[in-house]
Amino acid sequence: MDPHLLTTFVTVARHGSFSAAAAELGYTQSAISQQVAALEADLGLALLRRRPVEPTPAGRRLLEHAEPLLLRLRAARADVLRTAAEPRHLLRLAATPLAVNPVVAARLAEARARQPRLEIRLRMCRAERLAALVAEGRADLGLADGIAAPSDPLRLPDAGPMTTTGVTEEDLVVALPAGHPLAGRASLRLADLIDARWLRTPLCPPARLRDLVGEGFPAGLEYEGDDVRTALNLAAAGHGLTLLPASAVPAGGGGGGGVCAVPVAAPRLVHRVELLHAALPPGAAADLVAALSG
Amino acid sequence: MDPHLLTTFVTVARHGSFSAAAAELGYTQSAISQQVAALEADLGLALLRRRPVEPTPAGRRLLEHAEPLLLRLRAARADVLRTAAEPRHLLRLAATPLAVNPVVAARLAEARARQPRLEIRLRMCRAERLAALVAEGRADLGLADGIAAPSDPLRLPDAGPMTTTGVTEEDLVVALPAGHPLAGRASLRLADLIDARWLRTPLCPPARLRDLVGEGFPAGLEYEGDDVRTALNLAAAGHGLTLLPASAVPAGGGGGGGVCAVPVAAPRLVHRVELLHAALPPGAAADLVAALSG
DNA sequence: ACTTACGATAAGCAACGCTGATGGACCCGC
DNA sequence: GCGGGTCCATCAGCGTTGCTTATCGTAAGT
Repeated sequence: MDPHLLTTFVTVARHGSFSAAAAELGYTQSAISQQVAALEADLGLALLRRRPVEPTPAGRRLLEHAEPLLLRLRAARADVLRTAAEPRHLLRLAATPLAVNPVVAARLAEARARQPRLEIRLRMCRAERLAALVAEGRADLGLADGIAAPSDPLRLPDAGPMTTTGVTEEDLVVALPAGHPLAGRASLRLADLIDARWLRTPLCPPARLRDLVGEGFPAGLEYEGDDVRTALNLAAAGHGLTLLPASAVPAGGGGGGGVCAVPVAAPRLVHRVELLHAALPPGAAADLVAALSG
Repeated sequence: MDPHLLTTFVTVARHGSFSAAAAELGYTQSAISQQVAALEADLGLALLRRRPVEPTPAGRRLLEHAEPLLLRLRAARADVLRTAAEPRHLLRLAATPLAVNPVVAARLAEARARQPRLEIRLRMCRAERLAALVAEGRADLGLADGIAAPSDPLRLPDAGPMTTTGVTEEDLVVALPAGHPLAGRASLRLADLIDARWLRTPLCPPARLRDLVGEGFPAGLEYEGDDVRTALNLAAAGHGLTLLPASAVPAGGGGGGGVCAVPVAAPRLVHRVELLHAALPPGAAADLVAALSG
């Protein structure tokens, strides 16, 4: 169970090809073959069926373990190295698209006002990658957004010992086209929308949506981008509904396109932003954490 | 960050000696020295201060990561091997001392009545080791007990993907000596007992106790064993109080010794038993899980 | 100051793990 | 049906790694 062999194995499984994995990892095909054989010999069972190359049941099981395991390994390495790193004046921030709401942006500004030398690089990524980025030290601080019950923590992938702090919670609204039968309502229940068509977009992860409104919502339009205005335009045009934090939808029904934001009354849900970071190394980061935590 | 080197490192740190670690691992002292040097070279920083041998700050950080990392590695290995293992008629059960309460014992009996060929080996261990035992496949099922808020899960060490199910919840009582001023009460609040002397015993883990009644409880008697009657006898003799599930204290004030069980009214706490298991391999285990889950 | 204990270092050697070449199985087009 | 191409397995060759044995340097105890 050498991590080296494990990496090779997941790469082979991902590509479905020994040769392709060899090319990616910079080995010869022969080496890859031997490494996989070594791993199989070590465990005493076949992990891959050949031609076509696909994991056996045992292999599939191992794949489930391997990815988080390798992540934790990289995270541990990064964490140890962090203890020896000198303080940086550059803070690398990673955030999911909806995490930088007005409150967060304002608090960031306050922190920068207090520390003029502080430089910030903000990078966007999906929620699944965020924890990994922070754990591996490729970002110093992470801002994740998601939908949860009030004062419940978000369910982020576990990538080792990390601190998470709630930053903001705000109302969750459904973005409806102006002409929608429910558009005028003061609030609505998700249960009223079981049959509705939903936008599939990373702004509101389909997996979470499925948890909330049930399995069989009809396939609508899929938007793979991050832009809220695009999503709102799509919603306004009737391509599907979407859940957003109240602050993301312009007030007053929105000028041209016309979407209407109706708060979700039941189940009781909020849009939550959380700050996550590993052991705080430098002084500047600690101050920023304090500022963001409010 | 080879796990091999990691193992060596934690062994050296545990023994505080290269030679002792070499003896335990079956290497020469020279090999150990080279392995530690290799790990330090890989990370580019010193992990151990020599003579006396003790971890540097970075080394301490790595130690925190290494143990759970190695555990997960063993767990992954065990889990993969389990997929290929043939069903056993012997089920290895691991439990913390207070986990096998009357309800659990009864449900175990029901399951055995349904499956006469089922053989069970029950082994006791501390809560900290339980998750590791199950994850590594050295036990098929684990029964953990602990104190939690009603319907809150226990906080068990994370050892990879495992299923945990609540089994029972029952009232939590304080075992008081019969002559104690609060002994007659129908219920009490933990806050009333901040100044009390508590037994330190694995039956009620001191760490948890500290969370509940605060830091500075005076050092009383420490009982390292598992036996409830011994603990009750100690409590009756005034060596200190202890928290137990109601079913562990004989009703009616207890004949000879005389302990009095007073339920804890605030904070709202229960004694909870949880069942934990990895991917369910054989048919017999699945049935037992169903039986225990009630 | 001598002794002892312990970790670091050097030299030697076996084993591991890579490359490059070759072989066998399967797929595809003709 | 046949030949070429693709892909993985296997083999031989070889450099590197990582162990052992032996020796040295050094700190602590007497």
